[in-house]
Order: sequence, then structure tokens, then C-alpha cells
Amino acid sequence: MQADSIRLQEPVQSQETESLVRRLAGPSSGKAGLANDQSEINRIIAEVSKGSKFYENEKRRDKELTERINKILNIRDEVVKGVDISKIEANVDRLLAEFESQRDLTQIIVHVDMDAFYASVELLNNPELKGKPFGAILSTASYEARKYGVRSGMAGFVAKKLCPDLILIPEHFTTYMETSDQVMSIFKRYDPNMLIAGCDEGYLNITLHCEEHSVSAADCVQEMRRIVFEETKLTVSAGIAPNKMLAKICSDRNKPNGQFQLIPDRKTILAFMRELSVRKVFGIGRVNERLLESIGIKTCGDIFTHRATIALMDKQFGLHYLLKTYLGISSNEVRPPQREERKSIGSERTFSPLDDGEVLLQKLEHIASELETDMARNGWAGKTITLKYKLDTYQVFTRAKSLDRYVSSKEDLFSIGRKLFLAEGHLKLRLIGLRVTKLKDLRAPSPAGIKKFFEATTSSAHTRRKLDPEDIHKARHDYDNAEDLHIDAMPGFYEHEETMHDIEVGDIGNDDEVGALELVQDKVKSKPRPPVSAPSRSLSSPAQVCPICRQILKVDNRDLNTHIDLCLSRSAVREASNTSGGAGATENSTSSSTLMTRGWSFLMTPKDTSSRPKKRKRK
DNA sequence: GCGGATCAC
DNA sequence: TATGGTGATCCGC
Repeated sequence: MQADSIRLQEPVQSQETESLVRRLAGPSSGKAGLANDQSEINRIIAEVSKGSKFYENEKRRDKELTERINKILNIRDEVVKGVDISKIEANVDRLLAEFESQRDLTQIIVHVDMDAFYASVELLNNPELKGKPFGAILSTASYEARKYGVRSGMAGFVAKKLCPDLILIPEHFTTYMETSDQVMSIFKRYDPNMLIAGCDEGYLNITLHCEEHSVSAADCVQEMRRIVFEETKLTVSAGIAPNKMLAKICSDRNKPNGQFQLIPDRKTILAFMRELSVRKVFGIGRVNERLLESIGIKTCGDIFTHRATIALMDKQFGLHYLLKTYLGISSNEVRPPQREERKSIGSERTFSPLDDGEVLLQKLEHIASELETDMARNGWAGKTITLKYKLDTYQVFTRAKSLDRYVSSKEDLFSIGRKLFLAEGHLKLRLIGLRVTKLKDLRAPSPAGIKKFFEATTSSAHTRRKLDPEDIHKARHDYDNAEDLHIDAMPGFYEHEETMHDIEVGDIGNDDEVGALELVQDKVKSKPRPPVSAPSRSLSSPAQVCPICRQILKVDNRDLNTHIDLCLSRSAVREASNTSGGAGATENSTSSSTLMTRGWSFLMTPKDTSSRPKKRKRK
């Protein structure tokens, strides 16, 4: 077969090609949904994309990632040299035991997830589409279309190539939002305190409901799904588990129109996690998947196998996060996002590439105007303005300015944005946007007058004038109305109350070493290249001295830094394996525990919504 | 404080 | 010909 001969030749091609092809398949591939033969689909996507600016950008990023991986592998090779692995493992195992002791199996958490939500709503309103592959660019694809590899976010012409019969329809955003509200209100009957996480999913804690109605979790969810279907004709999938991370993974298990329960039993959970691909875990995307893969971690079970490596490279991998993932432990706190948790508000627009400064300024002015409206409607002002732009090459840059006063008017937003923009010189852009951070809540009660607060809330926030349809539309669109938040918030899977300063795995560094590192980092040039042209990189590499090993190196700053990383790891490891009883005598372990807790270098920790320890076992 | 990167939806 | 918008977080300066 021809396919075979092609496959035989494949390994000759660089890994780069393989990973690039995967990258092009899009961010969602592998996360959820079909597990069918992706390779042919990926091949088509790569072929059709080839040569475009988008493709070139993906290629560049893929190359950078490959370099990053090589660097990590080098560090790992150095770091494991001559260390007592079993000793490190023993320390990790103590950490695991500590986490284990905090496991909470008492809550019944449900993750509900509408099946192909937008597409399903379209089907209701246009039954003609039934059984046909259709999609709306950038927002949805029916299950039939997904079979062909069509994904949301995909360029129309690529989608058409995958599925020539694809029907493209306009999207009806307001309808989706109204339907979403309808569905959410049903969920709220089971948990009025639920967390809405986007327009088609949410988390519920049904512990109380099940107790009060003497009903099992499975029956409760079954009923909830039935009622949603009866009232809206939409199907929903659900996962039942003792925490948010597990519930979310479970809701994907029997999709579409199914539910899956992970019984709250330690052994069951461990067995479940052992086989689970790390890619399914919230917070692990395409990049982290590849980084983990590079050190042999594909499933959550592999985390345990490689726990020593991870511990030695906590900075790169985030030991605590991965250990909790391996154990299937995460936050089980369910509550709506609070207004004061809001960190930024922004607006941005993509257009066909443009290099006329005047026209770009007009775009910027329009953005400023939209942002003003948005901020006014929701009662925000802010101190820092960030300009964002994307070149026609798809490279993204941001430029920020902090002020000594709060702003919210279009005039302020535009004039600051314009300054930032003009400082960049001549650019060819495909996107421009503004974001405001350091927010002040204009609706927050003033510290001075409680009375004022009371009047304000009763008149404007709670019993405001009747909503007209326009208002509903807008409120849905911009997520943060007082009561009914539709914020795409981080569910906050992991609480890392770091109560374990007494446990150390690889005591990374003493203060001297930290100091040395910082000293060097100060000298390192900031790497972002100037956006337009300007060849980056200094050409020659002056000789430099490593502050740790005193070796003289003829390398540039970046490589020097890599070298120092190695040196630091090495000495840290020596120390860790030389120190007998590493954990015992460290009552005051500020430096190491700081480093430990800070080690989230690339595995983003979903936000820890502090607060309300449900049943903290220890203080 | 700033800028780049990653991630979720 | 052609690949989104909003918000969050973390790291390394």
C-alpha cells in the first residue's frame, strides 16, 4: 500500500514536522471529543495551510518549543547525574502522603457540559440542518462536521477542504445566550450557588440537594439532564466526582448526552488517574503536553514514575501541581465568581492586514470607544492601559503604560493608546486592542459611607429599571452583571495551601545561590525583539564567568543563563542528597519553600480562590 | 511595572 | 485569499 510506503518514509523527516502537523490541528485537538484517526485530517490541514503567514508563524513557534524542550532535556540530564534517586523519591512520597491526608471525598461535585451547544441551538431553529455537517466560522461545528476534523476557530477554507459539503451558517449569538440562561436556570434549581463557567458549562455542588431529597447523585443528575431536555430539547453531558477537576474530566467521558460518575473512593480515583492522558487535565494544553511528553510523561500515572525528575525540576514542571493531579486531588469549592475578582477589561478586533497609520488609528479609536462603553456599563475604571497588536505575521506584542490616576473615558483610553501605538513606528497589523488593568470597582461601597452604599445598591444594582431586550443582550455579552455572572473564570481546581514547609524534596539552593541567580538575571538582556525589522541578537559572545562554578565561558547571555541554571540545579542536588534527613531540621526554610511554591514555571496553576476551608483537617 | 507565553472557553 | 475575542496567570526581567 502506498500508505505504508509513506509511513516508512515518515521517520526520516524531522520531529519538527510531526509536531508542527499536530500543532496545526488546533488547540482543541486531543482535549476532548473524537479520538478517531487524526493523522489524515492533520495531513490535509498542514497541506492546505502550507505557505500561509499563519503556517509560517506556527512553524516558528513550533521551532521555539522544540528548542525549549531540548534545553529542558539538557537540564534534566545534568540534574539527575549522581543523585540518589530513591532518596528523592522517598521525600516526594512524604509529600504525597501529606496531600493524601487532605483529600476530601465528602462533596458531590457535578460538571455539566452542553453538547455542541451552538450547533445544537442552531439545529433547534433550523431542522433542515439535521444530520448534516455545518458550522459557523469561529464558533461551532456540528458533530457531523467534527467527524471530518472541522474545529471551531478554523479558517473557513481549511474547513471546506476537510469537508467539501460543509454548510456555513451565520451565528445567532443572542439566541445562544438566551438559551444558555434558560439552561442555567434549570441547573440552579439543584445548586443556586453554582459556578457558571462559560455559556455552555458549569459546576454544581449537589451534596445538599441529594441529602434533602434523599436521592442518589446519579439519579439527581439523570433527572437534571432529563428536565433540561424536556424544557429545551438540548442534551447535556455530566460528570460526577468529589472535586472540580475530576468532575470536568468525567463529563467528557460519555459525551454526548451521557453522564459518568467517579465514585468517591481513593483507590478508584487513583486507578482512574493512572490511565488518564495529562492532556485531559485542566491547565495542560498543547505546550505543556509536549514538555511533559519529552520527559516521558503521557499519562497521569507517569507522573508518579517520574516523580524524582519532576522534583529535581520543580521550577520547570511544578511538582505540587502534578502530584495533586496524579492523586486526583483538586478544589471542590463551588461558588459564583465575585465581582472583586475581576482583574482586567479589554477589547480587541481582527481585520485584514493594514499598514495605513491613519486607518489604524481609527480602528484604535473605535476600540477605545467600545471599551469606554463596556467599562461604563459595568462600573469599572483602571490605572494601567495596555495596547495589544498582532502583526500580519501573527506575532503578538503588548505595550503598557501605568498612570497615577484611574481612567475610563474614551478620550483617555484613546490618547494613551495612541501614544503607545505611535511609539512603535510603522506597522502592518491584523489586530489591535486595548486592555485596562489595576481596576477600581466604581460600584464598590465607599469605605466612608455605608449608607451611601445601601442607597446605591438598591437603586442601581439590584432593582434597576426594567431590562429591555437590548440590555439583556449586552449584559449577556459582557458577562459581568451583578448577580448573574457569566465570567469564563478559572474554576480554581487546585488549592495550594502550602502548609508543608517542613517537607522538602530537593532543597533548592541557599540564599547565596538565589542571590547569584538574580544578579545574573539582571544582566540578561530582555529578549523580545523589536517588532518591525531590526535583526536581533548580538553577534559576538564575550567571555563571561559563571558565578557558581567560576568557569570561563564564551557564550551569550542566554546560554550563560542556561549554564547557570545547570550549575544551580547541580549544587542544589548535591546538597539535597548530602544533607541527611533533609526535611527534619528546617523549621525556618523560607528560601527553599519559597522556591518550591514558586515553581510553577510553565504549568499554570489554576487560581486558588483562597478562603472558606470547607473542613480543613489541620491548621 | 512590563512583556511574552500559555491556557480555557 | 483566508485562522477569533475575553480574561486569567506565571515567569523573568
